[in-house]
Amino acid sequence: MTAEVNAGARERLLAAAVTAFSVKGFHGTTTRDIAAAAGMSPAALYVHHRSKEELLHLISREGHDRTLALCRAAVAASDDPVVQLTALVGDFVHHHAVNHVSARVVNYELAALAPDHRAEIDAVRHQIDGIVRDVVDRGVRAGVFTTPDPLMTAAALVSLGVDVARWYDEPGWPPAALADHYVELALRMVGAG
Amino acid sequence: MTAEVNAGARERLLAAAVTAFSVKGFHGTTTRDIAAAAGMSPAALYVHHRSKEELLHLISREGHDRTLALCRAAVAASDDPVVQLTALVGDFVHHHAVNHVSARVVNYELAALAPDHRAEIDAVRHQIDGIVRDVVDRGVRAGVFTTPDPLMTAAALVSLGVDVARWYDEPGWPPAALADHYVELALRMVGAG
DNA sequence: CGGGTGACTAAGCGCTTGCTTACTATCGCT
DNA sequence: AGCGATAGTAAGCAAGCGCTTAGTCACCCG
Repeated sequence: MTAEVNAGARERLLAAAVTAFSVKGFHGTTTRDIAAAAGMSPAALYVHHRSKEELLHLISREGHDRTLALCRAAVAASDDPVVQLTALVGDFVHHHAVNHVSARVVNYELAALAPDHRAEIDAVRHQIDGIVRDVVDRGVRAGVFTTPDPLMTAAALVSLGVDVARWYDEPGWPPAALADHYVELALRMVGAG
Repeated sequence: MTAEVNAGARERLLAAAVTAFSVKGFHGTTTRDIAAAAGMSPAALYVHHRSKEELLHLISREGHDRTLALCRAAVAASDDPVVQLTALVGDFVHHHAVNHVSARVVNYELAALAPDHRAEIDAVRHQIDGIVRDVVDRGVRAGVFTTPDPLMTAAALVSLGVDVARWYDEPGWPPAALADHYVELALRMVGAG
């Protein structure tokens, strides 16, 4: 009986941490907040996790890995830069809208990571930036994109996608509609079509 | 002698708070951090300010007022939506790049404000959003802009400008070059020219 | 010169923090 | 039945927190 209902206390603590960090920030959240939200005593957190920072690291790591995988998949589906950019921006924006609660932690709590964890995460972010830059670069070289500064344009594209996590709040726009519109904006930014 | 050198302890505390909040966040910064950075004892903070939250409120208020004034000035300079958008995005981005340290506090520490202060700041932000929305709307109505969703496009324009504060770090691009490029991107996003 | 005023600090108060310790309850296994 | 392992908690510790108190010092004006 308890085996099913009480299963995944570790994951429940993680989920509670995501929500709490998203609303109040890492330093604004106490271990007691997290434990209470997971329906447990403060000490229970340390049965399943080493520290509060480890929770943030876990959340950040998984979030970044998911985003990197999403970017790789979007680019792998075709060789055409237009198709690649469409998939990349569409999936990226859709993901950041749907998962804006966790994406907020992933993108805006980096400063709270321990130095070595921060370096590890920065490496993943660098790879994500590289994928976007590469699509823009190849589009320009192929003559299907036109932009005076591909690097700056790529930075703006990533920035536009990431920032969705900050301001997006469900009731307004459906994630799919937002993603579609952002694809259109991205194609214009790179001077396609 | 001391009249000149020691003048503006209040402002020195404010400046120290801006830097500290920007690097470590509001909750990650202690009143002792701020006082020490201003070269004073912890208690000195309370000679010049009521609380740590009041410091944040002051910083946030001044930052938002400056941004709102900047937006109004950019729009007031002309009646042509193309000229207005050029000035608006150019000045907005330039400001967020040059003042990225304070802009980080202004845009990313809103959750730490007291409820009434938060409401007051949100009202200013709403006005800023309104100015951008209005320029896009009038451009579309005048037939010089083309976009399937003016509201969503305006949201993206503000988002793009605000997010500069998050990622911008001097050594890379001169603020003026960044601003110029973002103007070009903005004009493409609204389908001008 | 004497007294009021404003800037500043040493010390510390009460509370909260992240985390630990010592313990109990429940389980699967032999 | 008895044992070890796992999951959980009540209580609390040391450190750090925002902020206050009580006082010192330099200064200005009569």
